[in-house]
Amino acid sequence: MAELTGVQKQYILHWGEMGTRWGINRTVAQIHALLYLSPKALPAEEIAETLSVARSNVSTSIRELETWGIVRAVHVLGDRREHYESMKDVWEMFRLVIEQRKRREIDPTREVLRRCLAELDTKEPGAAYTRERLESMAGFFEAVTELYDQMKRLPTGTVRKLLRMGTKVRKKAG
Amino acid sequence: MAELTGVQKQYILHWGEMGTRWGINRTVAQIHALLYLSPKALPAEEIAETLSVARSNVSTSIRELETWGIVRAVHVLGDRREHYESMKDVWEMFRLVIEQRKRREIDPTREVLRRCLAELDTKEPGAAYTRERLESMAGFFEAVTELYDQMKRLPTGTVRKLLRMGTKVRKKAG
DNA sequence: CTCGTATTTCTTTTTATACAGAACTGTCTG
DNA sequence: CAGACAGTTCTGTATAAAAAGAAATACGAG
Repeated sequence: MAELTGVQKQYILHWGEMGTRWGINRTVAQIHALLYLSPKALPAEEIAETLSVARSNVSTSIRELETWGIVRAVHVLGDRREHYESMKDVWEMFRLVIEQRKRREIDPTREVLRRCLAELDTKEPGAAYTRERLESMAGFFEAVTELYDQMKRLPTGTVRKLLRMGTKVRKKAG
Repeated sequence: MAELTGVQKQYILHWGEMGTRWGINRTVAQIHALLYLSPKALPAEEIAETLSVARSNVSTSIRELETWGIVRAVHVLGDRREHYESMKDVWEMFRLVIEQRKRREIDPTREVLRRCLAELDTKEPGAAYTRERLESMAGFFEAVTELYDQMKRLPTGTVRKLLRMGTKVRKKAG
């Protein structure tokens, strides 16, 4: 894995680019891409070399990936260093990321909306209109949360199956 | 609208913060929040004053919001200036944003994955494993696209209804 | 046609973030 | 327990994005 093939390079660079667009650090995303493609766990040193980034940078990025729960450290016999490997189940990976982004972004937004609605004074100018708008927005976020909860309840793999079923039905009907 | 109430300020600030986390410029998001709460269309000047940002900054941000299709200019009789208003249908708003982010981010990723798989040389080291990983990832993105297309086909409001139905069923069962 | 006002574009400044490198801490080995 | 090595944390610097302000352009009204 020390030397990247053209295809691997392409994938890693693109993934890094995509990361930045979604508020994820480029290096973090690149490291994830590298580990995802790697058949074996890699030590920090090798990651740094392969991607030409500072060792310290790898350390913090790995920690970030660990908090997402999509990368973990494993030990290799006869090697003192930690080796890192990515989760390989793509669906589970995205599920984890979505779950946490929901916790960090959707939930606090619901909270703010609720507080706004509670604090909204009938006497302040345009209160009725503001309430209307805030309630629409709150309704949307509640619905999204509802959808998320329902999906979460389904056993692993079911979403995947449902999706495939839908595809078939559509093809048949079309 | 020149003077913001406490609740309005809270909402606008929070929305700005959320924007940054999703790769959307803070000012752009704040302007959107302001227009969303405003019962009437606002001229750029007033937006700049209310949010304490430079007039030029408003101009570029508005343009960005216009390209997303969630803000548009309207004309007010007896006023030469453009007035800007936000779409108020939250569902439609997010639909538009998701549609475009899909075009800008998901579709190009699918393209890269496809190209990677096409270019992947059987002779290069670890080709089989790389193919496996790339195919899993590609499969996921194809499925997401499929899901998106199916949702798009449903008439407006149906998703909303489906979601509400799901909620009721769950409550009954629980 | 000219002046005043609105808007966009360009340039500069500011700010936030990412990153490298050094310093530090902990841990295993002989 | 000393030295080597792995890993983390801290600090300064570079870079890129955002925002302000100036300049340029467009647009109408008189």
